[in-house]
Amino acid sequence: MLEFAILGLLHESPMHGYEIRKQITTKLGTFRAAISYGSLYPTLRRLQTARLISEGDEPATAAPGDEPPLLTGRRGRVVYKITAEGKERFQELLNRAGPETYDSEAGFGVHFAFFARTDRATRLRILEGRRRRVEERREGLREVLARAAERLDAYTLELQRHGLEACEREVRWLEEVIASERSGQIPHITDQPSSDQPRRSPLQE
Amino acid sequence: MLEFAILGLLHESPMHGYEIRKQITTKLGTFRAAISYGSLYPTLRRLQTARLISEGDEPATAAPGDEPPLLTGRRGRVVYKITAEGKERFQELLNRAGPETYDSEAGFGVHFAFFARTDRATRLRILEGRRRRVEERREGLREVLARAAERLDAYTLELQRHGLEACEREVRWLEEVIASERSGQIPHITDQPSSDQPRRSPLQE
DNA sequence: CACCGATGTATCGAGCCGATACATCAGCTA
DNA sequence: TAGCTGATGTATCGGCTCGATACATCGGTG
Repeated sequence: MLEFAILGLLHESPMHGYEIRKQITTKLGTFRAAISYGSLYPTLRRLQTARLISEGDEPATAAPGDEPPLLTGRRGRVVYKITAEGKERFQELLNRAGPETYDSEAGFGVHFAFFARTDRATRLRILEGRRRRVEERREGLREVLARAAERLDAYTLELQRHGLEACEREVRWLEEVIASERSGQIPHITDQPSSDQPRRSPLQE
Repeated sequence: MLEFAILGLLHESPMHGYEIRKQITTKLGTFRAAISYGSLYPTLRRLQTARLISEGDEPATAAPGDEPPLLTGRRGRVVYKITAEGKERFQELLNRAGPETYDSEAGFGVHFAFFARTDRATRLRILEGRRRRVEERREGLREVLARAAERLDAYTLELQRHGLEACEREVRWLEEVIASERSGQIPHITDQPSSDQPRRSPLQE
């Protein structure tokens, strides 16, 4: 999962650990809070051992004439880049869309974020799998609310309702995206700044 | 976190592990997918060691005249109940609302689910802390969308927009709940079944 | 009467988080 | 100019959690 995200990012350009973390946080921040270093560095070493990424040398900044810093224990910035095997592995993970892809928010989010590298069939498979999954959860919540409403206190009830609305919203969003996939257009980019008012997607009419 | 949820559930009535898992999944399912047994049983033992819960005896079902099952390795259902220390600890955790409460979906969700056991001051503190937190995330997303929109591909962009809308929605929801806390009413219970249409909360007018 | 799905307890390996430590470097202020 | 602060950067450790798996009971249903 994290391996997948790292490979995807390094696919675009070489990076240090710190930069990787930032990119993950902003690119996937929606579905995945923030990656910790306790996850990041072990994963990088794992990937390196598996020959999927490799250390590139310290780039650019040091001009040819400059003396190396000489400082004791100089711990240089390590730039990682993806290898050929890494690219293969990434494509393989990208096109394989099992249930673990739909089940977790993170799994789906990270796949979606790299959709630009997939073919449409895979995209649709993942989107529809995800929709089915969220619909199931939605039905479960509706049942709870319909059957056990009087046994729950007001706060628990409000929590369920909020969750239900979130499911309904995600299903609508997925359907928008699926429709735009089918019609061949990539999702639309709005030019109006986002506001507290609901966004009127031009995909809907 | 999981400890907190278990204490809260056992506060209501004694239960087996299996039942605890089900309750957590349905009560907090919105913010927290499903607890695994690999988390549950170790946590139960931890709580038991700390004297916060204790094993109640196997209840009722076995009538006095019945011979015990005799089966080899009969592994009985274990009913757990909360102790006095456990109740104290729970109240302590409930009223303490640190940043870790607002930061994670799970942390906030589990607290909200047990709001019925808190005083209004604590509820408001948590709700406002959460709102501030989500607003921060929202602003971060708005900035990304405003500044770096052209550097992102269509899918990443769509993901960010979806995340932004989710933040906006949660802030609105939090404000509804906060308003209803301030006005002294508990959150309203709708009688109309939930549908795909947005719910018109009576709290808004 | 055999099978199946729900109920129920339990463990193991591996991944991930939160806290922490350490080091460099730019810019700001006293 | 000297020191402070905050961003950049690498790294580890303990502990919580997940996913998979194993095993056992029990109420149906074909």
